Amino acid sequence: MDIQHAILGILSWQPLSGYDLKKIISESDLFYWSGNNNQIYYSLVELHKAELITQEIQHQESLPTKKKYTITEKGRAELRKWTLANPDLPELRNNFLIQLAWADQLSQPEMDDLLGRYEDEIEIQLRMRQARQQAGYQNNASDGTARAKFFWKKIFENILAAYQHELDWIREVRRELRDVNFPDEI
Amino acid sequence: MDIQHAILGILSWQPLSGYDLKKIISESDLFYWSGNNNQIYYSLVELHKAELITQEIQHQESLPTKKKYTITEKGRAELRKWTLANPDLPELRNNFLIQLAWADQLSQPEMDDLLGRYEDEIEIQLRMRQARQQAGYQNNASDGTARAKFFWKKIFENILAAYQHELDWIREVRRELRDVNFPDEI
DNA sequence: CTTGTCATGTAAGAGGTTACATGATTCG
DNA sequence: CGAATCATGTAACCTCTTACATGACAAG
Repeated sequence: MDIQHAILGILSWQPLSGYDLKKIISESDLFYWSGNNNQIYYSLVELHKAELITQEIQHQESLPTKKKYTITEKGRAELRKWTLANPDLPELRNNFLIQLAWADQLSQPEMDDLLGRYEDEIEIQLRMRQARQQAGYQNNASDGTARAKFFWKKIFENILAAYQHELDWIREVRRELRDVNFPDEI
Repeated sequence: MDIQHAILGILSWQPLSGYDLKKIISESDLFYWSGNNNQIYYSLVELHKAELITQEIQHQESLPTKKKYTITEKGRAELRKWTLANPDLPELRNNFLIQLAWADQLSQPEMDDLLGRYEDEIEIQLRMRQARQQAGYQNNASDGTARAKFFWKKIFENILAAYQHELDWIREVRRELRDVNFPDEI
């Protein structure tokens, strides 16, 4: 899996410019990349070279010229092939867990402050994503089949659940820490 | 958060060589890096330059010479400072979700095969980690305080739960897909 | 006699990030 | 009058990965 396939997939919904793709990717919860120019504009050049997309230059009055990219038949075939490929494992990289591994050096108030900051940050992320989904913001499959809608729903349930589980976990950690008295507490 | 702090943290438990660190990191579920030489040996040079660790060359009979690294007081201060730093968000990057976003093109058998492969892979990962934890393999805090043990337990609960939730999710997706008949199924 | 362990190190490259550069238009 | 939007592109850099290189010894 790489961003080129994601771009190819987005272009399979509709022809778009690099700028459009940048916005979609940077505002998306699913497409987790930052949406930086370097990567997107370079990917488009590469996809074009490989004849998976075509480029159409559109001159606009009072706005900059833009390049609209359209997926080709070869591109659709590549996308289908990739969709069938062996799934990657999710990347579970939680630096906070590593930080916690040495948190025992901290005093009780420092610790509680640290855990509290993490809880707050996770909650903000969860609320943000919940709001975005309620606004129907990312529902690119609204015009798809019933099955496509089902998958779309499951994808976003997965993302929200991950944040919800993390929030539940940190709250449980804090609750236990309050309730249990450790004899060697600093 | 970066691997240098993780290395510093591991060295706060006991003095180790680069080779030892490589093994610990590559076999760990918590320290998610690959454990490649380039990163570890380079980090040790940098930590040494910054006087956060000291180096002791140990000649061994019938084995290669090794370099044992010990954390300094300055290193411990840096570790403590970092432990208090603002927590990073977990990196939730699941390429499989992106793959699913275009899975509607697939036929029912292709789809079921794809979802099945993902379920199998997640289950393998979960079982592997469960086994490692049952073997007490990663319990570096076995000699720590009661509070340190509590954190260690919570850290590994978090990691296992992430895989368990992913497994539950994919099973639920497959169950619903079997039970619901989509009118536009291919 | 080949594979694995101990032990250090380097090279090359993929993938990703922030920041810079340009320039017209529109909105507050 | 300054900031945001539209739109493309480049430069510099960081992190991390795989693979290569060396060499002795132990075990199957």
